[in-house]
Amino acid sequence: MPELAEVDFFRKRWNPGLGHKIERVFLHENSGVFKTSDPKLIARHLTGAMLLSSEAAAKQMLFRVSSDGWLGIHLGMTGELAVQPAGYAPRKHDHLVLVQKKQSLVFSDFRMFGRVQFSVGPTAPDWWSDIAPPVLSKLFTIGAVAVFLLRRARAPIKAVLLMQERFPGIGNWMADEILWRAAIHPKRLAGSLTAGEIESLHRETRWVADHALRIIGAAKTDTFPDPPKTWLFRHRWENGGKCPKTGALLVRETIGGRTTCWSPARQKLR
DNA sequence: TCCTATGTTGTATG
DNA sequence: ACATACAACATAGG
Repeated sequence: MPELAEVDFFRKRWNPGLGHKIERVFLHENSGVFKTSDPKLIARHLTGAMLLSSEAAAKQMLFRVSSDGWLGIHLGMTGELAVQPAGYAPRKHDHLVLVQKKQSLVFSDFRMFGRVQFSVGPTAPDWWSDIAPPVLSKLFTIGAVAVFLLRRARAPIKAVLLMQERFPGIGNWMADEILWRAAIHPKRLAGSLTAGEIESLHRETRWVADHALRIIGAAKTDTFPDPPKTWLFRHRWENGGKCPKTGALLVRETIGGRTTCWSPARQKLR
């Protein structure tokens, strides 16, 4: 599920726990989500610590914990964060539960493509500071995009948009949304885009990220809302779905190993 | 039974 | 060394 905006939505679900002590920690020690970290160390360090703050970058979340603890969570394909009332009994797919006096903070992920990372130290660990600059930052320039597309010249633009080292936080649905708005066919080779198309791609990447963060990421609702029907998002999965801009039939096909939806009426190959 | 799934990574190939 | 393509990871639901 989670891309840029959904990750930020889930991050905020743990807000009620910020500034509060972690009384106990529950985790599945041999869960796949701890592949790159030591669950025993995590449990030992978090127990009795204070949950200080949180932030999101790309598809990662970072939770600062007292005594220089850095807790990172990646939601993978099916990960979620939730708050449960005090006394919550962990369930089968709950991999990490921070038990506090007033609530439990739960990370669950049934497919286990998610990851928990943990480091101790005065400065941010590499797995956090190495994340590429946000697409909404000043560092995400048209020039930087152009250079990257040239280096990936022979790959379809759809696949290139999914590369986190230049498009952090962009996932399958956002990539399709961006290409649809920029009127670029997903199969076009990255190196074949004109200067004007690169400019559109850059602009629409920022537009989609900005609006997704405002609609989904900033939602105060229980579950995150879908974007409006004017977005491709709302039509990409329905059979016989129509392009909200042209009314023409949408098409779905696997490109770059991922199901891709586009509107042939406005996204031409040539 | 077979296919799909809003993600990443290791490995083979060019 | 570098870029690209694709299987694999694990599970549920149609």
